[in-house]
Parts: sequence; structure tokens; C-alpha cells
Amino acid sequence: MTKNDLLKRQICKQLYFAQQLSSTDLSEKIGKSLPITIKLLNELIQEGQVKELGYGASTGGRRPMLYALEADRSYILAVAMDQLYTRIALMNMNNDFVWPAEQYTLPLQHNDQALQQLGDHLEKYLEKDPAAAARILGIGIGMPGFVDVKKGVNYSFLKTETGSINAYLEKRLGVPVFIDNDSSLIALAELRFGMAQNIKDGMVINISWGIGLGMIVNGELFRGHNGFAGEFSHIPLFSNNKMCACGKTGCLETEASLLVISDQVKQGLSEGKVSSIKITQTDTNEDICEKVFKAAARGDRFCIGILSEIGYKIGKGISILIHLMNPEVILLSGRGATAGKVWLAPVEQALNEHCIPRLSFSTTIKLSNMDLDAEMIGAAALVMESIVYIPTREKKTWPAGKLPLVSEK
Amino acid sequence: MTKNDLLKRQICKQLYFAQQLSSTDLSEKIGKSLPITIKLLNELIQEGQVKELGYGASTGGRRPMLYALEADRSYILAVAMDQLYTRIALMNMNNDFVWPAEQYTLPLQHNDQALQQLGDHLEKYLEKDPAAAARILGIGIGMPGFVDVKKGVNYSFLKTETGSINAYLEKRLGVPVFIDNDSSLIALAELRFGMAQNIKDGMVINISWGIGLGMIVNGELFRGHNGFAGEFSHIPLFSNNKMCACGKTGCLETEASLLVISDQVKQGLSEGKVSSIKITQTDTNEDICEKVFKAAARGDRFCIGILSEIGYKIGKGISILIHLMNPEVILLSGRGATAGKVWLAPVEQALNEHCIPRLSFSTTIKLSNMDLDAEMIGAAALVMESIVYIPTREKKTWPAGKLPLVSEK
DNA sequence: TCTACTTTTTTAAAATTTAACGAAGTATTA
DNA sequence: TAATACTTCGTTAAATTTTAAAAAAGTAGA
Repeated sequence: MTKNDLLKRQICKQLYFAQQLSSTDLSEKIGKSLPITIKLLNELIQEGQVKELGYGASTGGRRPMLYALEADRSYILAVAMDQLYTRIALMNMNNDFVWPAEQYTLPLQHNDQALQQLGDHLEKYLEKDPAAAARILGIGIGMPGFVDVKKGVNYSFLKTETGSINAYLEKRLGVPVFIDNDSSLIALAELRFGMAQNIKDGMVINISWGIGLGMIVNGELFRGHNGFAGEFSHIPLFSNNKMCACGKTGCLETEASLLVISDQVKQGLSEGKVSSIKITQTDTNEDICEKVFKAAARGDRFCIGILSEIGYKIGKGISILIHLMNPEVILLSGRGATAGKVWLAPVEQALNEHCIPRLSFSTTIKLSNMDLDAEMIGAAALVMESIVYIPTREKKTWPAGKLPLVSEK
Repeated sequence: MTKNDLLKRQICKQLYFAQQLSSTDLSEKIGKSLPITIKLLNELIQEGQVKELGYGASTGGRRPMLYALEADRSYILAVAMDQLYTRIALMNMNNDFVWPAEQYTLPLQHNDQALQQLGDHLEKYLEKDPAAAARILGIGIGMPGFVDVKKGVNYSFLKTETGSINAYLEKRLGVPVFIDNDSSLIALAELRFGMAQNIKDGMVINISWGIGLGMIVNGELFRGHNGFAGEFSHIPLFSNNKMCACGKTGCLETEASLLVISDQVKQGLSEGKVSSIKITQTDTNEDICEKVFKAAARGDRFCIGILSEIGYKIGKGISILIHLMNPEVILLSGRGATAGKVWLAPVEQALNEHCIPRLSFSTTIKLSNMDLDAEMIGAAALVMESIVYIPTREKKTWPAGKLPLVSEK
């Protein structure tokens, strides 16, 4: 791996994240001079990885030539897991789905075969078209649990007897594999393609079956010493006696999450509360939440009440985040964010009560506009980030055969 | 200001923080090649700013020449303020006090003249020896309150009618001025010269009249979007009804701080609790705390009990930090850290109760070995960090006359 | 339509880095 | 203990990169 090849990857990475860039932009982003940047761009065009897009709009002078990736020269396999389902999709350099995403049932809890099953699904998914599979740069996987990114281990699920998750899958599939926590990947998606773009300090709340957190610090995803940073769901925030799955009491998760919503709806309706929604025996938690979100949007008092209470509690947690991190933006994202603006008022209310005004005034609460694909997009972004990542303070050698670009085949 | 001058400052900065370095080390740290580094070093020696220190120990090959700063060629004026007292000291490049530190009474609360008075004290302090004063690179000031470092404003104290604190003092004293929050500077001192050296992710707790926090993220001080990050004292942690100075209730500060210790001692003794310590009407809070620390070290049950209870509550706050930041180290520092090991057991106890084990196991609690001068040293370090700071993404011009080195006089 | 001012891209000069080599020292082995 | 192999340090010369100057391509206002 020569130095120029590394720079070419940097260029591809920048083009992936920005969609299109001029040579001047690229030169600044990769920190190299214009003559070199243009030389490398021409080589990449020769190789068929980059294309000229035509001239962009003038900003007061000569119009710049814009460059972009050849969208279908390289692919990424994006995987989004939760405790029950695993979704897989093949994505191109434009973040388009090359093949439709497929969902498999793959329970993670108490499942010793989970990793093997994941491998089976991935293999089967790729067998459909070996030619396309050969173009895959890497596999990005988002999963719940305590993920140690560096070691490639998940301490909660997908246990391996020896070695790392990455090593196991790389051996089976012959492609670099990168894993991370689901909330971190949602934050990464928001940082690179969503509403947290160009944000230096921001917190992305993943409202889901728990309350996850992805932290953006200095414009990069922050993972902490072991990759466990952002355990928002289990901070001791309440003096209730509700037992949490983690073994403690008083966790934020015991009072606020989509599961709590589902429970409260069931209980409320059984107690005879008046509402426009009806639930059946066969409704999953997912179904119930979707009904609640829709009803709340219609103005259903009962549903709005439940969401408000949960939102207030999330807001109390956010007030701690604001005190500690002084972020520019708090972004409500994840599955629950599809409920929309209902969250904003109760969260702001909690901030008014629990934040020092100067602090809460300094940060804005926003609602994500990404849909449920955020984790997929984050998984793809993880691959692109990691593949061009240059470990600092190390010698300039590169693990042989670890980070192929399509041009090397 | 030429490019080479900037590089020379980088070299001086590195030598300041490391005391001594070889040319190879320096070359790596400033990111320039050896030929250039050596050329610049020779120029710095010519100018009298750097000296050769002789050959260092071999690490298996030819012995390196070591370089160090001329300790007394340049000085820094370090200022540490709290709500009542302001200490000033002139420090050299070895972090030695050139003149003894002096303490002035300067109450910050409800004092419109505070900034002017600070300027008076600084002027008087420097008038003692104009020759030495002429060598000052900059003035570093640590202060309590909400400090916006970029704007040079303190929203709590030292209000200025127009412009920044920095601008006011720079105009009066003719030397660059840098301000920051006291807890941030303690963290900076620990990061550069104390027990947080080479730590990538660490939290420095400033146990004082409040509970301050300086955050180390990615090996740098983290300040947040407006510089307010680390407002640990006012996170809503308790469901008490105690009114806090900030206007809210339930803040950590209402249950844990050196002021609380002082109050509890007074109350306990007045209730007839048995203890070896005695307090008089004239004892300040400072005096009382010192007595408590000494008595606890002797084994006084009453004092140990008070410290344990406070320590447990600080620990509960730390458990939130650990969940969110997954730090490598939590360092107990500041005035209260002089009490020593008494803190460790109750803090660990709180972590056992409020942390997910995998998280608390991943971070170690340490006790600072820096004494009360930490804030001074941090203030000096702030000057050295800031003076060589190169704003990213900006043109390479430098505000004229803003950042003098002695060589330029 | 002309002039003044931008920004992009190319070309040539200046500066920097890389790499090779000699110097200085350590560790291992006969 | 002397010789060989292997470090790391510091210097010099070749190769690369950056900088700066100039040309190309536009915009905007008079």
C-alpha cells in the first residue's frame, strides 16, 4: 500500500461523504496541494472510480469542475441488527439500495448460534450475485449491546468463543468487517448525512426500545476509552424501585422508552381510559407504538399524554447531557423520532425546569428527518470511515490484504 | 509572523510541556522533518531561547542530544481566582515561581469594580521589576463562573461594560491575556504535568466550594460549544428541596461540596456529636475544612463520617460521568483532594451501587498528588498552549502584535 | 462594453521530505 | 574481550511536494 493509494482512498472517502467536490475542496480536505490532488483525481478517473460531473455554479469567479464517485463501481454491505430482527442491504456509493433491504428474524438474547446465523444470512444474501459481491469494499454492522470496536467484541450479544466478531465474519466472507453500537451508527449517519452535519458538539438521542445516545465531539463520533461511551439508558436518574434489565433500579430506561409506551398504553386501555386507538392481542410492541404515534398526530389526548410524560423524562436526562457537554445541538432520532413534534414541548419543558437557563439557551433541540434507515446508512458510513482510517502514531505500514480497494483486484 | 516563527513556537511549547526532548522527538511532535527541526533548534539556540542539555541515555543506539528551554528567558504571569481571593505568581519555563505567589482579597460577587481591581493588582505586581515584566509571554487567569473562552467573557463575574476581559487587561498591561474556568485549568494542569498525563479520556473532579469538572477528551481539554462544558455541580441528581445558588433544587452542589462539609460540622458539633475537633467563631470555612481533613486522617469517626457521606454523593455523580463518557481515569483533584484517601472508599461504594459493573471496572479512580498550586500551573499551561495555537481552517495570517515571543522584542 | 475583481487551474520556482549514508553506541557470541 | 550484528542519531544529496506566480474563465458594476 503506497502513500498515493492511501491518498486516493481519502479522496474517495471525501467524495462519498460530500457526494461531489471541486479539486480545491478536495485539496483542502485531504490536506494536500492542488497539483497532487489533481494528479490523483486524474488517476482515479483513469481507473474508473471517479467521474467528472461537469462545471459547478460560480461563486464569483471561474466555475469549478466537480468530481464524484462512480456510484456502482464499489458497494457496501450494510447490516442493522436489533434484539429481534436483522436487516441487510447492499448499498452503492450514493447511499442507494442496490438490492432491496431484507429482514431476517434473528433473536440475539440467549442465542449461542447468533453469530453463525448472521454469517449464514450474509453468505446467502451475497450468493445472489457474485459479480456484485466482488465489488464490496466492506461490511458494516450496527448492533445493540456493549460493543468494543477495537477488539471487535460485543459483551452483550453475539458472543464468540475465541477471537473477534470481525475475524469470524471476515474469514467466512473474505471482506473487511466493521462493527459498532447501533446508537453510535445512527449518530454517525446524522453527522455525515443528516441534521448533525458540520456540528462540532452534538448529542444524538436514539429513542428506541431503550434510550440510546451517540455523542459527537469535535466533529467526530466519540466512543470513550473502551467504546462504551453514551450509556444514557442506564444513568441513575429516578428514585423509583423499578428493576432494570441491567440489574439496577432508577435507570432512565425504566421510565422512558418505546417499551414503556407500549406498556402504558396496554395498562391505560385496560383501565378504561378513553382513546381513539384500539389494540389487539396480535399487535407487537412495534405495531402499538406506530398506532400511538399516528393517534398523537391526530390529536388523541391519551396518546399525547403518554408521549408527553415520556418526553419529559427523556428531557430530564437531556438536561444532564447539556450540563456536562454544552452541546450545540440535541437531535432526537431513531425509531421513536418518527412520532415527530410531539416530543419537543415536553423535552423543552424539562429543560426549563432542570437546566441553568444560560445552558439550555445555548443548545437547540432538533428532530431528525431521517427515517428508519439511519442505522443502515450509519453502517455504510462506518465502512467508508474505517477503510480510509489511518491509525495515528504508528508506522506507515498497512496490514496486508486488509483494506482492499476495488482498483486492486 | 512567518511560518518558521510559528514552528519555533511549537518547539518551545513542546519543550515547555516535556521539559526536555531530543531532536527526533521534537520532529515527530511538531510534524516536521528532522533537517528542518534541527535547523530551527539551532536558530533558537542562537537566539538564546533553547539550550543543549547534553547527551541522554541510549535506547539501543547512538545517544541523542537533549534540548530544553532557557528557563528564565521567558516568563508567564499566572493568576488563580476564587470567589474571595486572587493569587498571582510569576513563573518561568520550568514552572518554578520566580517571585513568591501573592494573595489579594478580591471578592467577585456583587463587585462591579472587580475587573478594575484585578488590573490594579496585576499592574502593581509587575511594577516591582520592569525588566522581568518585559519578558512575560502572556497572562493566564483561572476564574470561577461561566467563562466563554473565545469571547473572553465571564457571564457570572468580572462583568465588563463593553468588550472582553482579555481586551481590557491587554490594553492596560500590553501583554496577551488568556482566561478560562478554574476547573478547566486544574484539569489542564493534571493533563500536562500531573496524573492525567498521556490520558486520552479522563475526568478531573475539582472538589472545592462547589464540585467542578474538567473534561479530557481525545487527549485535549474539552470545553463544549460555548466553553461551558463540565457543569457538574448543577446536574439534577437529588430529589431534595434544597435551594441551590443557581435557582434550582436537587443540584449535586446542594448535597456535596466543601461548604456542605463546613455546615455539617458546625451543625453536628452544635448537636453535641463527639469529635476530636473544635471550631471557634473566627474559623473560616477554609480553616474548618482543614481541621476536618486532618482529624479524618487521624481516624476521627465524626469527620470520616461526614466525608464519607459527601464522597458517596460525589460518587453517585461520577457514576453518571462514567456511563456517559466511559473514561479511562477519574481524578479527584482540587482543594478538597488534600483530604486524601478518605474519598476513595465511599466513591467506589457509590460506583458499585450505581454503575453497570463493566463500566465501573473499565475506569480507575485516582487521587491527585498536585497541591493547591494546580490552578496556577494550569493557568501557565493555558498561556503556553494558547500562544502556539493555530486556528484551523483559517488563512495563515496572524493577528499583528498579538502573540509576541521574547525573540521579537 | 469595458474595467476591476473573483475563483479555478496550470506552470515554474522554492522548500520540504525522503532516503541513503556515516557516526555513535548496545547487545550478542565466540 | 574482541568481533559481529543490530540499534539509533544526525548529515547530506536526491526526489517530492508545496508555494507562488501566471493564465484562464467568470462575475459584477459603471
